[in-house]
Amino acid sequence: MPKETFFRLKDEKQETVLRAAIHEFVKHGFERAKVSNIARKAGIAKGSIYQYFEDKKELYIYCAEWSLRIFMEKLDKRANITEMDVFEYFENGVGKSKTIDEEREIIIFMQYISREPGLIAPSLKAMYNATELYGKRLIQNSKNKGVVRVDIDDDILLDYYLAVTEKFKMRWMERYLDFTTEITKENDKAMKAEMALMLELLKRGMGC
Amino acid sequence: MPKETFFRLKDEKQETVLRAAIHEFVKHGFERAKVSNIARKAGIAKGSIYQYFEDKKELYIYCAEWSLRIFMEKLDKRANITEMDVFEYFENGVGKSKTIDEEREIIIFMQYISREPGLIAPSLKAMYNATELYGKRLIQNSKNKGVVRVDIDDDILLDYYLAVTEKFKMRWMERYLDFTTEITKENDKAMKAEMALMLELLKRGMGC
Amino acid sequence: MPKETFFRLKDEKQETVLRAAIHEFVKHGFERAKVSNIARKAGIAKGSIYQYFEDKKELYIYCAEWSLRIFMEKLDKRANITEMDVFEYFENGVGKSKTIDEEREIIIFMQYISREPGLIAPSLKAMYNATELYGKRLIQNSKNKGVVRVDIDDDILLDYYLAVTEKFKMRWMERYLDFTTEITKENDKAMKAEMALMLELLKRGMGC
Amino acid sequence: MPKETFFRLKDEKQETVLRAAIHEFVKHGFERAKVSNIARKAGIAKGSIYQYFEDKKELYIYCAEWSLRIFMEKLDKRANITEMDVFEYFENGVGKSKTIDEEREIIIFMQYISREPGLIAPSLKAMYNATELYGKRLIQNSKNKGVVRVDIDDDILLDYYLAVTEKFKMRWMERYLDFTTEITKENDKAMKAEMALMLELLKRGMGC
DNA sequence: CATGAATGAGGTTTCATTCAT
DNA sequence: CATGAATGAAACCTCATTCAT
Repeated sequence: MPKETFFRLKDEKQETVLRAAIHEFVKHGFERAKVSNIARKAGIAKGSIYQYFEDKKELYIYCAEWSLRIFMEKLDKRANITEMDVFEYFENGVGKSKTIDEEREIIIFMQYISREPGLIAPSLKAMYNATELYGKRLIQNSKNKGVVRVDIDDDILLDYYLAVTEKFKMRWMERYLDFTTEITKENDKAMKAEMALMLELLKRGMGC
Repeated sequence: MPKETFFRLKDEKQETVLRAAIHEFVKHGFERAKVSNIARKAGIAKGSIYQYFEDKKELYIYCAEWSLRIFMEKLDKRANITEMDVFEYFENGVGKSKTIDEEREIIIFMQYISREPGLIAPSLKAMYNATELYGKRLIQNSKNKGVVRVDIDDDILLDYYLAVTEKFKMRWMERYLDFTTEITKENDKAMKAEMALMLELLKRGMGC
Repeated sequence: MPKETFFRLKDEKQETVLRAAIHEFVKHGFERAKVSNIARKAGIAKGSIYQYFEDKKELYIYCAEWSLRIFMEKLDKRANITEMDVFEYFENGVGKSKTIDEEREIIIFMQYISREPGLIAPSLKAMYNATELYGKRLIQNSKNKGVVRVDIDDDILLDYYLAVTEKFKMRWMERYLDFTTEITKENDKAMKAEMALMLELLKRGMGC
Repeated sequence: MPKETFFRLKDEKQETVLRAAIHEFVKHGFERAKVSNIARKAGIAKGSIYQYFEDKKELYIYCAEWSLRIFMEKLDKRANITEMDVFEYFENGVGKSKTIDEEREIIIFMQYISREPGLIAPSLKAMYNATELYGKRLIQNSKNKGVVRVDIDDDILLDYYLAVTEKFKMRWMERYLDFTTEITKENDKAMKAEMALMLELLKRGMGC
């Protein structure tokens, strides 16, 4: 948890710092990410980071927590997640190019978290508790609505679902990050097309 | 590419060094991996590593190349990959607990490569040429045998396939690595069961 | 060029660091000079050196630049170099035991630069532009004043002049450095005598 | 002194080794010179160097000794040094482009020796004893022949003489080494012209 | 005696973290 | 609370020298 000092900052400044950190972490991974780069990008002094966070690790973990919260909030504004099934969720949340466009780095960052050995445990504790919970909720919703097979264990279904959707996200996110591509109409169209196919495969696989 | 010196070593010693390196890389990731640990585990002097490889990075990249080769060789001994379809491949190669048991670390290592920003490109250049080729071959075989839908683009199908199977591999690999679990009968049974389900989802999704 | 950080230091501290470096470089040459020795002598942490300079090489090159500037400044205080002829310059600048006493190491260091293969070019680029210019100026002044033969090319004359004066400087500088001799009256007298003779040889050679 | 083993080698091989060493020393200085480079260039194994010489330092010092001997021998073949005066020596020995062409590196190397702090003492002991001796001999000869002023101390004259001739040598040697220039007719002509002027300055300075 | 792989001490460089201003 | 210079532990890498074959 950040220090009190951090929470006393204006919300915008907090966000600036976190986004600067996430940018650096995505770009170089945890180890190679430099605190000084983060500070420079955030427009603050290196020392200030340590006024806000105990150390780099704590900063990282808080970024994870914050990312998830932001992402969920964005999602919630669009639709009520508590009632969505997995396919709706996919279409609304991940597949919306608007979300992707606004939050490329956050989404990428969230995928990358599990890639940091030694940080997985604490950060995922913060995140995956939430993810797993809402994931299972989605599966439950889907079964209740009768859009998903009920003869297969929830965990398996969730795994299968996450596998396909994460892969899909990664492919597109990385494409955008690498090329610093704007999301053009053609790109958007191509993505939508691919998404439709993935969704079809998903549905055939796990749907009724 | 390693230096000449490395290739002049006895094959066993080469393997010892590479496996020591892979072990360290899997355990700590590229940055935190210490050359001195690798050397100690391989039973050689730190300096020797630098007789064999230009630097840590080159060692890493060669590990990637070597891992893929080893893995493919093991696979080839079991069945003729040139004629397999994707489902057979999954069952024979990835799903065989024997392979997993023997080569846990190699498999994990290969999955982890994409987690190292800056190393992905060069490592995958070494690996992907091969992977993509054999991946597309598998898809082609599958379509020819009539076990896979022909109405969807090869790339999409491959992506879908890799998403599911990699996720599956990861879950189980990590489980084994973390607990340093031996593959007990129960574990094996549980894995087989899960694999069967995944395979079913896969088949329903992309199969005819 | 040093990093910004260096120039933000107080002038005295800058000088302390540079003199510590020059001391070490003169004592051991570039390769054997240890950054840690420099830091210790300057009373700062080893890491600080790297806050100021990119690496040891950049430090060396900046020492070269700085040395020349310091030396020229000292000289300028005594007399107006822009109007001196070569013989006046020799007597005022090089031959003054006061200058030598104060700036032994700087002078030695400047002579030594040409002994570092690979560093010569970049260091001298910084220095020689200045030196050549002021050297040619001296020759020009001398010709104008009619104290030097006009029938010989400037370059040749400058070379001849530098040869004799540098050799002279070297002999005495090294003597002082080696013995860590104070400049006693006897020494001073001996030096003056030798200087007078060298000057005579110089004058007969190139003078009118 | 080299080990016995070295002297048992065929003369040509001895020379190959020494020239390889000198080449490397001239190119990089003592510290940066790599034993392995020397061995490779000499076409022998790195270990062999250590069969011949105690260590790199001993090799360096022997190179110094050998260089001087070679150089003197070449000189002797042209004229009898024991009777030359300084001007004759300059013209015959240093100024002959043939010598320079054949023995660029040796000549450069000899100049560089005094640039290696820590090696100066032992190597110069071997060399400068000789040089100083023959230098003084030349001065004596010159005084006896009446071509040089007798009212100035031998040491001063020698210093003056060495200053001018060394500077001259250095300029031309480095030019040839840097550009790997062949000694073309134009170059040779330019050098001769410059030499004539230097000689004139020298003569006017110290001559009667 | 030749070879070249093995060694490891020693040095440079990095960068998270601290701390004085 | 902000700043950014200072710190030094820790890691990479080099290469002279040794040594087994």
